[in-house]
Amino acid sequence: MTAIPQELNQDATRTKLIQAAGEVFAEVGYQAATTREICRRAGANIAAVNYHFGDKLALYTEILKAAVIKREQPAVEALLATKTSEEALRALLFGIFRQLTDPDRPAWYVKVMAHELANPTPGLTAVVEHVIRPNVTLLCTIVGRIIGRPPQDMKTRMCAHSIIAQVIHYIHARPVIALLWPDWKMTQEAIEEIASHIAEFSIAALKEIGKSAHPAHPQKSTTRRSK
Amino acid sequence: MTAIPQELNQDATRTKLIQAAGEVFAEVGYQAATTREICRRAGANIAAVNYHFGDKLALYTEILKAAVIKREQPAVEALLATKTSEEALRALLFGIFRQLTDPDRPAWYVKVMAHELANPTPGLTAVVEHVIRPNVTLLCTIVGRIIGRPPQDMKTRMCAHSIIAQVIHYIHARPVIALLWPDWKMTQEAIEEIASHIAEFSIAALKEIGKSAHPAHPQKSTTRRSK
Amino acid sequence: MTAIPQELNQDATRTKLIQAAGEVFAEVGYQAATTREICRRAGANIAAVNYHFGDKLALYTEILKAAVIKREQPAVEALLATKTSEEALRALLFGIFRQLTDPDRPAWYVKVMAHELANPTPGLTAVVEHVIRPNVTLLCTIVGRIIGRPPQDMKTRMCAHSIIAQVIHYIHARPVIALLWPDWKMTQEAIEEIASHIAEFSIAALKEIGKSAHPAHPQKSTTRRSK
Amino acid sequence: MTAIPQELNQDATRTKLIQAAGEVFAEVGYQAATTREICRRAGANIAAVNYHFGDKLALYTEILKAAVIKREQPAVEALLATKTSEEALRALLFGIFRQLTDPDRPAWYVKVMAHELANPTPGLTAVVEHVIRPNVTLLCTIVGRIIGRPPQDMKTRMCAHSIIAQVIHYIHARPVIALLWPDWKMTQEAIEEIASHIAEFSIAALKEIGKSAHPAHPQKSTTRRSK
DNA sequence: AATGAATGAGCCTTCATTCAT
DNA sequence: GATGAATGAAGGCTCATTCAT
Repeated sequence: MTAIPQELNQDATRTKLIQAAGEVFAEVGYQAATTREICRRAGANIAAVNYHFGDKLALYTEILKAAVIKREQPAVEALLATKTSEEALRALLFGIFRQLTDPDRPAWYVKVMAHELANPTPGLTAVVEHVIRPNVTLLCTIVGRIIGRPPQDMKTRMCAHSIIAQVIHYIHARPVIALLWPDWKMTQEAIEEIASHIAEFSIAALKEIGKSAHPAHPQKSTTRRSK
Repeated sequence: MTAIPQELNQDATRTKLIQAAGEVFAEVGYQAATTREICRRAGANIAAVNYHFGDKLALYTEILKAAVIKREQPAVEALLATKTSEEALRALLFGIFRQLTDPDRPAWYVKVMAHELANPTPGLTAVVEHVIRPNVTLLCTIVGRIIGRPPQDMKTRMCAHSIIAQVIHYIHARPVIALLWPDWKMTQEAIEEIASHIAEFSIAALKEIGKSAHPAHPQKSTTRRSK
Repeated sequence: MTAIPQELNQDATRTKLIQAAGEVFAEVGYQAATTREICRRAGANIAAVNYHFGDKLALYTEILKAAVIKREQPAVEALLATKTSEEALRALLFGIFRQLTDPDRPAWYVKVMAHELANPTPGLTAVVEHVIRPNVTLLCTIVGRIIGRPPQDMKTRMCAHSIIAQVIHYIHARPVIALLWPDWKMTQEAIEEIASHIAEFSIAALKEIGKSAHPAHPQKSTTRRSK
Repeated sequence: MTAIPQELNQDATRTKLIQAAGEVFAEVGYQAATTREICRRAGANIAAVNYHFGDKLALYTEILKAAVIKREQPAVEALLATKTSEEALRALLFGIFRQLTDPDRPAWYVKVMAHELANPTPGLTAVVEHVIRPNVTLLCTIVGRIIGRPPQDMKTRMCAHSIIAQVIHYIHARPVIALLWPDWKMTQEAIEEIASHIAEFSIAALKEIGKSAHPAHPQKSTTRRSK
């Protein structure tokens, strides 16, 4: 009855499809997801995915791209310039975990990317270049300052991966934790506590590695200031 | 007509099926794996999976059980008793990474379980109870001694997870690393270096946490004894 | 808002659709042609075919009708009256082949009908009545005069078909010739040579049949007059 | 109940599929044919085509190959050596038309290949190399002897195509003839008459071309003997 | 006991067509 | 009058599974 403009209507269907696809891909990954289920959840026809996106892979790529675009953190860049490296790292980690629990934003962004890591598709290349590389580069810079090594150093890289690993693990391991310790509920507070722990654990390790790696080497790392 | 020892043949087929299924499930996960490919690699008939195991899920569960049985490390238990906690942790980590790169033994045990974490099936419960819980308990014991807290302590749990995370990450992240830094080849030496790094990183963190967490609290941690 | 002359626009769209449909149907036949491709080439909306023609089959029938209308050769009728039958036949054949290679006019008229012969649709009846029967009647008249038999004679019919066969074959057989003798390029000259050959071949056969069929029978064939 | 050997049973299903596929492909061509219809006619499951042949194209290629193998004519080769070229040509043409009406053999062999000419698929290459090229080469040899030119001569090629064209036309044009002259029934006798006509028509043309092309050129063609 | 031919549900995709605007 | 978003039937194909042997 109401005169809905077609343009908006199309966007609405597209948006609903992306929403539904994000959920389904986040739940079961690319392989196990079916366009039927996605269309069903979006309230659209079975041919809607192909009409709007061409094929399943194109929709998935769109989802990955959406996950990429949403993950901007200019604040961290700013932090990097003004505060100590330790605080920058802590802010970075809290930013990522806050995204995971933000009630305003759907939760599938990171889950989809975590699935992509476990079962790579051709879309992995795009994710690596647009999301992972910038974040890893940023992380390597921060880590490098703390341990007093260049960002490209192999040790720096491995430390960065140790930090990333902890973040991704808490995305993947929820079902396991639920089985291991049913009493450990993933409330807002628990997740804050986990983020805090990862920051503490990682900074402690980095500081120690910074000391033992180059004991005689004078460092300009911000970790000095903490002494 | 020829008197083939059927019993042995059956066991042989079963064994080959498990071997092949382990490889395939490790490579692509449960969903993407096909019984055709498994039978092909085992040199068995297409109906072999259903004949020997009932259905695909039953075979997968069997695979998970096999992964459970194979991952015995009595040496670590021994180490736990005789050496320092740090050395026990180091030995545990090296043991896992050695399995992943041992050319004699198939490396699929850990990979299958890593996939199971990312895409849980009904078999996850069994894996958690028979593999993960014992290992996590062991790890929590070791970690608890280092940081001077009880194994059930929340902080202990989170530290254990931080360590597990790093191991699993290096199983999953290979495709990403290959894209990020094509020059970083996963040779035998590189993997040893990674294992060494994870041990160093984790122990450094644990020691620091042990200090900062309860500075005034006298600890019976084995790390103290090692001084 | 702008006052586009709708009537002209509609006609223009219709014309472009027929043009595009002619090309597509000529290339791949009725079954393999898609309305999408036709609309794309016509620069029209995807619903244009259904809007202007009702459905795909109606458009195709329209195409066949258009092919009918376009294939008028009053000149041949004139030739038939004034020149010898041999020259009339030669002119008829050259007329057909000239259409196929005329760069100004689309060549799809004959191709579409050739496809229709290989894969008949309900539209075949119309084509037969409006295009084929007049031409075959004309051809039978010419052939009848050359071989000295009535146009309805079975032998006359078969001779006419032998001539039609050669024309249609060179429309269909291009892919085969390209595979058989890749060096035989279908240039303008080559096609002229083929037309010339078919005329020569057919006239030679007709004259011989005319002689041998009724050696004692005095003929009023125009071929006689040409001596 | 009866103990049918599985091997024979498989062959039976395969044979039925080929039978059904031959019919369907002959009726509507490759594009318009559906595996569903083929399986339905063969009394087999919808997945039977993929199980036995891999995919639709592979089944079609098999059909083409079968059409190839069945078309051996060693008798013609013998004729070529012993009789005159004219008789060899006549025998060749009668052989082809006899195949079309042989009640023992299914009629689709030639129809499928005729469809392939009108709407080529990737399988055309195989048909050209295994069926068409041998026959065309043979035909060119015979024609070349009659007109006194080498088999590779362009004129020889065109004459050969004029003959092939007439044969193929009578396969394609049946629906048209049925509409044009409903009284011209394609009985066994009518087809014999057509074959006879094509032979007469072609030989007449060839002899005339042989004369006019090289009047001063002494020829060793077997057509000489007919003088 | 073990095979492999056969099954049917279900996947992604394409297509002509419809309908609200 | 004309658009283009949306439809649903149908296509080829894959898969785990079944069943007669």
